Amino acid sequence: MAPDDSCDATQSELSELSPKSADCRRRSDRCHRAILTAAAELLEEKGYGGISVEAIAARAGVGKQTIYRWWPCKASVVMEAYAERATQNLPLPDTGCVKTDLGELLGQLATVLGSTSTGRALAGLIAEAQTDPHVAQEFRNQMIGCRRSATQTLLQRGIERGELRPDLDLELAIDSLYGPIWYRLLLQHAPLNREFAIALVEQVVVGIGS
Amino acid sequence: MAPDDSCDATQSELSELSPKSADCRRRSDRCHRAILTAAAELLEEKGYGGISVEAIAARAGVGKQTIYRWWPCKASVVMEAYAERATQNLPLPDTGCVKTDLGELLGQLATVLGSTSTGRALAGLIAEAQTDPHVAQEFRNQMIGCRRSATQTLLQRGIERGELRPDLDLELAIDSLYGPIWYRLLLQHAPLNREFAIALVEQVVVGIGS
Amino acid sequence: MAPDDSCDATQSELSELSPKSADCRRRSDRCHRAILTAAAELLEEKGYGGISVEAIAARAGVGKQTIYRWWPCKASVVMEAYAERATQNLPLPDTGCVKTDLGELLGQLATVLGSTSTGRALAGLIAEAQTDPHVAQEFRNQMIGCRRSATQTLLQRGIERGELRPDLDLELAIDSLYGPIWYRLLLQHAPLNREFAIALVEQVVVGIGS
Amino acid sequence: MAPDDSCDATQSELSELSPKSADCRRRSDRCHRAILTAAAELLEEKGYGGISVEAIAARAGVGKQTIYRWWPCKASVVMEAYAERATQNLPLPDTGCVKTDLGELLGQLATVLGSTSTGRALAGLIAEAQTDPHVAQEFRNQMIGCRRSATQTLLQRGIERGELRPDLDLELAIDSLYGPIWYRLLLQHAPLNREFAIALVEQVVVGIGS
DNA sequence: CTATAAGCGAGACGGTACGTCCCGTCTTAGA
DNA sequence: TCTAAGACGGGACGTACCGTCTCGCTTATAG
Repeated sequence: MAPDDSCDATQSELSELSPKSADCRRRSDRCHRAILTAAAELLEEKGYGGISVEAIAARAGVGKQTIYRWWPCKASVVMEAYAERATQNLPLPDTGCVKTDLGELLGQLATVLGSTSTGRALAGLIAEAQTDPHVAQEFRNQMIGCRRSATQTLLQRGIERGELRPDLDLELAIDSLYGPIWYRLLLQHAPLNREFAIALVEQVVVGIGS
Repeated sequence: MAPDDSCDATQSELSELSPKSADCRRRSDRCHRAILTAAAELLEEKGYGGISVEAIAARAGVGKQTIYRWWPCKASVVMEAYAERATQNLPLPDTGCVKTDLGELLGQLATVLGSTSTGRALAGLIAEAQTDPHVAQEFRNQMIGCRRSATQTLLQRGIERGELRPDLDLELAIDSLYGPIWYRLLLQHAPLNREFAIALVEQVVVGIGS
Repeated sequence: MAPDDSCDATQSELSELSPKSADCRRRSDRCHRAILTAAAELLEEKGYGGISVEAIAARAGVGKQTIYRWWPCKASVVMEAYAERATQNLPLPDTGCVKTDLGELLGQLATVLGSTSTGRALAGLIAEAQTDPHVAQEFRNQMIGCRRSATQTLLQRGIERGELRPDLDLELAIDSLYGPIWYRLLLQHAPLNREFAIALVEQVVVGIGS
Repeated sequence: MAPDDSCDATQSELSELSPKSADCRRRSDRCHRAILTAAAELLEEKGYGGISVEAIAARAGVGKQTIYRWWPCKASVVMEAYAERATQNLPLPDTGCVKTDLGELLGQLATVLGSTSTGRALAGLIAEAQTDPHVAQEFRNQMIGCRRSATQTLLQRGIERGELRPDLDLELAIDSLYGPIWYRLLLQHAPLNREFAIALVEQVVVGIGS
């Protein structure tokens, strides 16, 4: 979650087309990296609740102000630290079978979330989001949106192929697929892994009715 | 909440052995009530993040230590304050139609969670549970367990009546029903209400496949 | 320092003339002793500042109320625990030489106060007396008064024998003898022992002038 | 008080080695002053026992941490607040008569200590010193040391002039002069004023012997 | 020879203050 | 000019004891 102009910044950085030396802001890449690395390390070590902005700054060898200059709060830093790894290797399979495709997409997510550190970090972010609507918004943008639209694509392909009902309520279907995964992450009442995701997909597609 | 349980347990255990061994000066019902009431009021007014143990104590006219004597943390107090209202009027309908029954059960939950104050309070508790495993455990016990077993009952009736597949994975089915509801509560990307719950039940039963 | 009627109680107990069975109060000697012993032990172990009424009660196996029933505060208990040992073996020598007599009296005090535990306990009581005038009063009565009057006796004998000036300001003389001893106890800037007391007496008698 | 000393010490030590190593964002003079003023005011109003670190912070309009950052405890703050006024106008008279000189020095002290507020404040510090050796050390340094060395100077002059015995035990003589004054401050068994101090000096010089 | 009122242990209670942690802002010296 | 370092006002934390209170048990007179 970048400060305010996150989207723009990301876009321009990604595009790399216009070096735009005219931009007089000179965010130090070194310290940007150091902060994100420190945040990720501390999360690994202490878990989301156990870290503070102060600790991140100390670990990164950076002044606290340098963090507050670019991010509004702890959650934002953590979010940025995890955004890439949570979404970068997002598969968009196209095997011709909607169950397989969805299984791959959800299975990858369940695997990532089930692996302790990333999962706990994202759970911590959702926790923070309950208090801070700004965090909630960013979380939906960064962590949720891309997967939901990917899923929507898969579902639409399924409809087109006749595998899925044409009158499908897409939003509802997507909630049915992701809800149980986050539910297990947050409640921890049962394991969260690829097998669960695949079984879930199967059930959602065929229904529980006889 | 643990306090009560433990007290009762101790009492009954002792009474089996030596009815005379008295806990003299046992917990004051007056202040127990006052604390829970204060907690509930403050929650209503400020939301979960806006209250502190100090504020609860002040509102209840109670020493802080009296809270810490009986509850390990803020979350526990709030949980006890909400446990009753969250679960007491838990319906266990038996209309002969599994969809109707589930719709009733989940519809009531969605309505409660969708109504701002209780929903936000429980979301706050889940947030706390991400940090404190003790809170997580209690939350599962108090808030989750009873609904899941009620649901299990309904599903088994449905299987017996032939409405549902006999080889159903009950745990998975229950996660499919509750996951999306909590997901919407926590992510707030879409409204959470009775209509959503009923549509969800319908979809889970018939599946999304064609 | 007994509760309120300390003097009366002490007197009647000491006089032992009227068993007065009419007094329906039945203070348990066992717990009275246990409390004083516990207080003395804890003082030895932790020092005056490190103990609490709660700790004394726990060590003595006694309810807190039982302490507050008979003493108004921690200081009173400690004072009673030390009153005897601080004053019981108070010598009243009469060698015919006022320097020797005073040296004996003050030397014994300096020795007692210089021995860590008792000295620190009494220093703790003086500290408490700075806050609580009731403690101050009792301390003067129990710890200070008897020594001052003993000293007065010795000084008067000295005057009668012509060893001391007949126009002596007794109060001032007594302050000159005891002041430096308590001063060293409380400030701890120099050792407090019998040698110091004896040198002090010598100097006070002959003066520092040439 | 330690804070200052330590800072200065650190500074000078560092400066000897590397003049450039800066403590950036050093201690705020404004709040340093505000805290000492607040402490002094509260002392005046409530007495030593009646004030708390919390109250000092509130009065000074300062966070509690800002106090704990620079002083280890309440006693240290109070000590610094009084150190100046207790020692700044320390007279070092030189009239040619040791009795007059000592009378002036001790008379001024007795007057200050006898005037309620300062005396009670210092008595409170001595009380605290009985519990906390660090406070004791500082008290000796700040409050006791300078007077003792001033007195030593006067006594040595007296010896040189032949007014006092050449074999005088200086330490003992100083204890004889100050002991009775602090004794009266702490025990409060008799008034503490200039007259007492002067009579004391007279007696210490000529002795009580005939 | 009760019975009854006290003393008693235990410890809950309303409070006060403690000393710590971290927040997010502000200030400063030095690169 | 920007950054590291970290001081600042503030708020909540969880703990320690204070002195008071209530409870049921025990016990030694008083009736």
